[in-house]
Amino acid sequence: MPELAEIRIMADYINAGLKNKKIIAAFDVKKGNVPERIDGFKGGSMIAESRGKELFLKMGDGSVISCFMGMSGSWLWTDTIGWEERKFTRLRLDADDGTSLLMWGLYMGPKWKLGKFTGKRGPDPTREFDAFRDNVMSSLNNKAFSKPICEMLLDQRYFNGIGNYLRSTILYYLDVDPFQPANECIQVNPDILDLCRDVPLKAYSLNGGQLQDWSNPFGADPEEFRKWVFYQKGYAIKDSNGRTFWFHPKWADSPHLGIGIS
DNA sequence: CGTCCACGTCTAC
DNA sequence: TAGACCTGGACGG
Repeated sequence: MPELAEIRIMADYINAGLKNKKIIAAFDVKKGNVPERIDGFKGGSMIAESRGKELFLKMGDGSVISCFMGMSGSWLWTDTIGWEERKFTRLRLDADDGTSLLMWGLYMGPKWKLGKFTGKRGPDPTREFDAFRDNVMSSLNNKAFSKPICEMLLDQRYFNGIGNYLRSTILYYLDVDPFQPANECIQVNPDILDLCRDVPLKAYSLNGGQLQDWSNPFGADPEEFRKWVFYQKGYAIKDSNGRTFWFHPKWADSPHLGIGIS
């Protein structure tokens, strides 16, 4: 279930389960739920922290496990005994109270690594708004910003955490031509950057997007979210990366749009 | 059955 | 700008 809002919810879920626990061991779980102890992992106190679509497990000794959730990643606290009943586990952290935290994913799933990611992802628009805005505003002359705004919003170098449902929802509520060049759009409507903060926060307050049954481990009621989100509504088009983009039908006549409305 | 689709990134011609 | 990575649900014949 993973865009910015869902990653934050996962961090909350992990932290809630960590109360009064220490981690005592970590296992790399291969296909078939074969666990291999991770060398060099010392354990101790832990706290989860999200940044866009990144999720960090920070240990008391300063070390960190960096996680990406991919298309289907999620987390589960469970008893250590019987953990293997959960298929598609990729990481298992054992706590000192007989419970384990599992990172799992059905398909195109989660990845993790010991240490920091070295990627060039931008700041989190909800937690580091000023840095997020400065990063965008100082880069408007970059060639990347001549892409349509609907595609630019998925560029994680600048919009870390914005994913497919968030971009459609941001542009729907901003109510501008989603196919215009990103630099023009942002110059004329700088409040789009506020929406890049406020739309994910709204999704977060609605307990995130439970768009599939398996992506709703936290038992939230998806009705209000579905009403609010602009996803699988209006018209759809495949963007240049092959991702479905949903938009209000009024923009079907955009002069920036070629062909291919479906 | 089979084909298409999914909240995402990588890498390699 | 394709594929590659992965599983399963929806839907069509």
